[in-house]
Amino acid sequence: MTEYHPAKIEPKWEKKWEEQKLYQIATQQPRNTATKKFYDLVMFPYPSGNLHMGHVRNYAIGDVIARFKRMQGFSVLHPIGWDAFGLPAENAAIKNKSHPADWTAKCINQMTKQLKRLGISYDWSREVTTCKEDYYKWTQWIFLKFLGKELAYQKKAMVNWCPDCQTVLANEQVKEGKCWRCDSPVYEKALKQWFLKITDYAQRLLSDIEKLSGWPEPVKIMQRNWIGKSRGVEIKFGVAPFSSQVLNIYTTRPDTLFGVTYMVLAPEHPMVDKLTKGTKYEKAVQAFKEKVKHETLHEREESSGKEGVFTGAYAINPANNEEIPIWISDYVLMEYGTGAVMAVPAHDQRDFEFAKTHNLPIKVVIKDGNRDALPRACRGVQSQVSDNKAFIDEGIMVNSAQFNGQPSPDGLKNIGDWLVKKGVGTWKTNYKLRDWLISRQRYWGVPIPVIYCDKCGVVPVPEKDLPVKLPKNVRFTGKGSSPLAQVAEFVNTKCPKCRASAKRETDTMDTFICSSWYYYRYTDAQNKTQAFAKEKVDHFMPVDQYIGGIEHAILHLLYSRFFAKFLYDQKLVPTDEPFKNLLTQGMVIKDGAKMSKSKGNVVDPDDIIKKYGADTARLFILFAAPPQKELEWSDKGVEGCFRFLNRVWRLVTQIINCKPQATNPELTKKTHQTIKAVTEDIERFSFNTAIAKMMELTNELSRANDKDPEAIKALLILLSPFAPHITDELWNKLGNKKSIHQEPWISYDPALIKEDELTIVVQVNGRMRDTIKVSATAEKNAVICAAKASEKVKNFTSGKQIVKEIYVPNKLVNLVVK
RNA sequence: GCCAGGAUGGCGGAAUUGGCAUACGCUGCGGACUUAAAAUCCGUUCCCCGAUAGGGGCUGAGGGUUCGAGUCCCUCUCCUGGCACCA
Repeated sequence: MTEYHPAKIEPKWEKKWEEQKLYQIATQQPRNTATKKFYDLVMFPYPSGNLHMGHVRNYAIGDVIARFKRMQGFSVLHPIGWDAFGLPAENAAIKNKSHPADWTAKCINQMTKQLKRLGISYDWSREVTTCKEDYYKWTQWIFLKFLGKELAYQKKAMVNWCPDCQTVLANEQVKEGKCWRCDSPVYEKALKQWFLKITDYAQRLLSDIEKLSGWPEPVKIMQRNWIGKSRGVEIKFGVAPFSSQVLNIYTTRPDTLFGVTYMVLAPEHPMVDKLTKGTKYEKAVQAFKEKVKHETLHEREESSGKEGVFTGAYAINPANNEEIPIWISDYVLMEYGTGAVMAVPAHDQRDFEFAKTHNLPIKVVIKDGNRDALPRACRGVQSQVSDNKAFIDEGIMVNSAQFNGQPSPDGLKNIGDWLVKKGVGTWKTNYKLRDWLISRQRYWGVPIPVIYCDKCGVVPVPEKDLPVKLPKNVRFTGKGSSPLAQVAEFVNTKCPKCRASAKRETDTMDTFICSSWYYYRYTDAQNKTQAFAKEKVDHFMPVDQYIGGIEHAILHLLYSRFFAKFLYDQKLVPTDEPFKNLLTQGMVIKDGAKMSKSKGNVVDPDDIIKKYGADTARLFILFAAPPQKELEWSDKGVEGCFRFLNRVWRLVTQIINCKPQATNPELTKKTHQTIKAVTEDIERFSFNTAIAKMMELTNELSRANDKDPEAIKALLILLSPFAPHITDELWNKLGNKKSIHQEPWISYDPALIKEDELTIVVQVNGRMRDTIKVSATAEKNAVICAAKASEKVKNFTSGKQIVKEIYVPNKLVNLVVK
């Protein structure tokens, strides 16, 4: 009998699988004529250089599903690729004086080796790399489709600007308001940028969440909140000194209109200058504007104080013609609504704080219905606004003319309709979702395929000229404008329309664009003339199972849904939702904290594979916790899984030379029960309990004197999706010629699972007192009689009256006594 | 602050529909094998009373519904994640 040496057997099988192209979809043997497809997708990695445990978890989960579905006879698409553009490559290039392309290629090479060493059953012939020309050509092509439908456009937008590095920074590069590289404060700066009009799809992105029955509820809630739909009224306020001017505000609470005591504009609001020009307030207002402008993003977000200045102007409340002062403050955002709000300090917490700070009046118009059913005038009403809190709940309208006495939800509707009738209001729907800023002043990304011509303006690069190639000879200093702007050969070109000299766009695209459509490319990865052929996407889409980290719950998944809807509208793809089922895996942690270099609690997958083998690594990571939950790493737990595989090894190698023995009916029953349980557990992603049940079967088989070959065959097949190497080796040792991974999934015989004797729990007054064995066919009365006959039960029933008998078939009897 | 999720032995976790709480693994303890150790195997391990039989208690805290609650409802505490001036 040989010993279990994973290091010897695992690479051998990986090589064989690759040679036999076992996992390429074309080579999978269809088991029946009507083979159904199953698209099993894991979130492709950023090639950072090394696989970490989070990757291992993601890919181990994906692989169990792929192997299981394949054995069930599905034609499984299980691809992998690289989200290869992005900032880290550029930073590494600056640091190591290398080229991002070389650095990325090296990382991909290293991680490919690691993935292959894990024995994940990918179809490598469909590998997709987003930084390669044959991929980003089609990313540009899709961009042009957006441009053609006017869903890609340019506008000025605020970006993070580092005055020292003379460059734009991504949000994650701004650490506490300072540049991560030079530590100088980061400011907001308006730059002309490219956007995708995702807001056009806001309503569909919201409504279609209902279609996603296979998605976890928390992810759907996060997306709903992110889209942030609200219903309200846009109201016109007259401006006192300029009767011709109006200011539009947006409110979700028109019921509080009579409680407006002032108005606040965003400092950037275009009316601010008009209102203050030449007045004594101009100086203070300009100073405040200037201050806000120079406030870093961080400062503006963090400033809890309600700062602001009076503009000297007054607005007229259309409800009661009251004049109210107009202020400006940084708590009002230009980007949302109309950039102006009506302030109701009695019923809005922010307005309340602002009013307190600046001594502005507070007027109650909604009375707490719970405190006093009668909205008697408004005496005493002031008291419900305590020293530090506005009353923001629903209540009864007061101080609101003809609306007095109405419940505020009715008042909300009635005042809104009243304003519409008067011609000063419009019902409006607003979304928090903003258009997607996709320009990056970076090198390592997809060039935006656009040319600027003095005569023709913005000209899309014609499809036949794609891809717009990223030039290789670029200097990386990390300073100055976009690196591409410094490459004359790239920038200077001819206008495709008029052939005059023209300049290329030098910004590149946000990498989230690359990852918003990669799952389509997998369906036809080697297509040289199209992004993907219609019949291929039609066959494979949608993704049947998508697996990845919860950290992508909003951005990646929302962007992908947006792309899917757009491509669906262009009749390029068959469904308007890309991912049918979603599994969000939890983090891998150690000592209660996320693994990180700074904490020194990183476990390197390579070390685990070296010591115990890939099968043990995979098994532990699936056994230690359910996939959705956090997983606490435990070295001892890994050893436990290694011991289990050793037990399986000994169990199987022991019987190789033995003659088949008579089967033991108890073992057969246990085997078939295990087949049923493991199958059901895999289907509901309960991999940890599936493994526990295989351990039980193994323990029982080891203890049994007669080794049942059928049971051992079943155990190996059940275990093969989890531990593919050892099972293929043992399968081979048992004399099988074909790989175990080409076997069909094993089914159980319901007749063999049936217990002919059942254990029934007997309770007295709901407390367990005894268990009795009865025949599986026993009638209710017989079971209750047997229960009453139990000596232990009698101890609790004697001398008492049985008032109720509860019988749950096959499970329990409960005798209620008095 | 708002939204979501969670709390079960010394630890990771199980209990799928309200029906034997703690499966499986780890750790600890005891034993077998061995000159010895490792490996392996066997037993044991929620707490309390008890030699055993047996009994009592226990799923973050308190209350409720029910013949019966880890599971359903209400109140509270703590933890984790997401969002956060969105008018």
